Amino acid sequence: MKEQSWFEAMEARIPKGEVRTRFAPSPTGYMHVGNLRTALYTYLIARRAGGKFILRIEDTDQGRLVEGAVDVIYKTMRECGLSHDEGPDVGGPVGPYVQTERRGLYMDYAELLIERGHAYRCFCEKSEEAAEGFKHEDDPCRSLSKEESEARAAAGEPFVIRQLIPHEGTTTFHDEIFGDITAPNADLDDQVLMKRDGLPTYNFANVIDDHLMGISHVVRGTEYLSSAPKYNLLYEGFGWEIPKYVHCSPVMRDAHNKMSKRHGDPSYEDLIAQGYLTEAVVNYVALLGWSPGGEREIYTLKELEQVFDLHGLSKSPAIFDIEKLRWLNSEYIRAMSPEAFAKAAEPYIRQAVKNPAIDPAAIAALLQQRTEVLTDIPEKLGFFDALPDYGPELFENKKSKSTQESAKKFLALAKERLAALEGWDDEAILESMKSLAEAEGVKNAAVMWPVRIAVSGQTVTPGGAVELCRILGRDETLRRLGTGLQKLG
RNA sequence: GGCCCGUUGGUCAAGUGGUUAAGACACCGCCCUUUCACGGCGGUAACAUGGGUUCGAAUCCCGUACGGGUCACCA
Repeated sequence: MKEQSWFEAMEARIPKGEVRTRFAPSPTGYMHVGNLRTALYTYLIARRAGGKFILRIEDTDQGRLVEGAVDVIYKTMRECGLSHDEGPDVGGPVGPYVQTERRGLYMDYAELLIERGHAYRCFCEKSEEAAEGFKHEDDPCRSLSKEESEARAAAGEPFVIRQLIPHEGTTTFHDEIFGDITAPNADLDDQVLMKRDGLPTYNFANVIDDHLMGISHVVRGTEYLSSAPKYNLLYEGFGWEIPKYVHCSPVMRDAHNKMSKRHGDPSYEDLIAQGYLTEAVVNYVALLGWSPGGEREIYTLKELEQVFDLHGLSKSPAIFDIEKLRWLNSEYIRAMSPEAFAKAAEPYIRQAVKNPAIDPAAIAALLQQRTEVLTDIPEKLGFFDALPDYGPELFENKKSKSTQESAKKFLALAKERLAALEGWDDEAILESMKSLAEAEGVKNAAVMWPVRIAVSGQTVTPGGAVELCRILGRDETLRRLGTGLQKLG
């Protein structure tokens, strides 16, 4: 066992007196929405308090390691703006920040705990434990003498190290969201701290690392809530100060199931691939299970850093609602500058519109107010390259007072006027159509409707007749009006 | 099953003993309008349930129901 001075040296490097939070993902290959939210809250707690946000990689489960998974974590956090102050890549005062690189530490602390009478070596076989009625509270290993325990270990007999939990009394655990939770010690089991392979269990590694890294607020999922009282006993056993705990309820796919990749629910990167904006996802996720209290719902990360408060966290699970995300995404799209939107939309526009004569920026201008998600764009634009086949009944519209007869008449007149038009911009085209309607004594819509149908071949279009004509250009417009006239006989 | 936690409209949620129980998404209607959308206005819709405590309960207490979590040498 290590000298006391070694433990003292470890204590000495722990930063004190500041808020320190940590996001501690297992590298599984993608970022769940729930994970992202936990990371966000963890980050916000630190930033709000002017503290430090730390990234720690929990990779002790070698069986589940996925190549490149750590890169996904870095990439996601960078994209979302969740910058960390300490971590495997940037270092820090309490490293290393990857659990497998810390593996030597845990046994030292486990032995310290044995020394202090809060843990014991357990030599039971798994088969014994599986036997009916076996409880570790009756485990004879609990009462092994120090000498015998050490002798058997020295002789090479395999063992695990278990937490020694008293049979009497109760333990009260405090959570920042749920308040006090009291459990009778008799209900707590002697959980394994160190596995037979010499590696720590999650529960033990967390306590050690969180303490050694000076974490002030531990943010994690509610699945750990019921094992939390055991943490108190561990901290007390070591004589360490207990950090504040913040247990967050899960993000659900429906009333009964968590969001999960297995059920086909989208991860962060899936959402981005589906055309959602990072800022919108972050904003939405922040509001899923947390409320700022007022009526405002649009918050940038920077703004969240100012207003985030534990008080607004919800105790109950929240169902992920893609419809609301769509709405929020559309809000972000509309708030973009026209240039920024054109840039973001161009690849999607080009998926549908290959005609080099058509300016994507012109289409983008039409699209910005009617796009909720970027990936919706291509399907709206097919008609630019190829006029869809359509029937003459499309020209009929009650509200615009358009019939096949009137359409035939106005289409022919419009074609004449547009062919003779000087210049080709919105103003000129609009004036031409308006004066035609006026001359014929009908409302504008009676002219606009057939023109727009002829030019697009569909009833719903991004933009009105004037914009569509302008973008298509005079030649193509006249050609399409001609096609419309043919369809009307 | 034991233990722990939760429950306000379809969804996210405000609310901390006295409110006509906010707001947002979705939905419906009207207006605007060269389609759709945007925008504006309006509408439908909720305190799981039964007992207490109290002058008064969505708010406090107890029970019940329902839901979730946990009971691994996984995290």
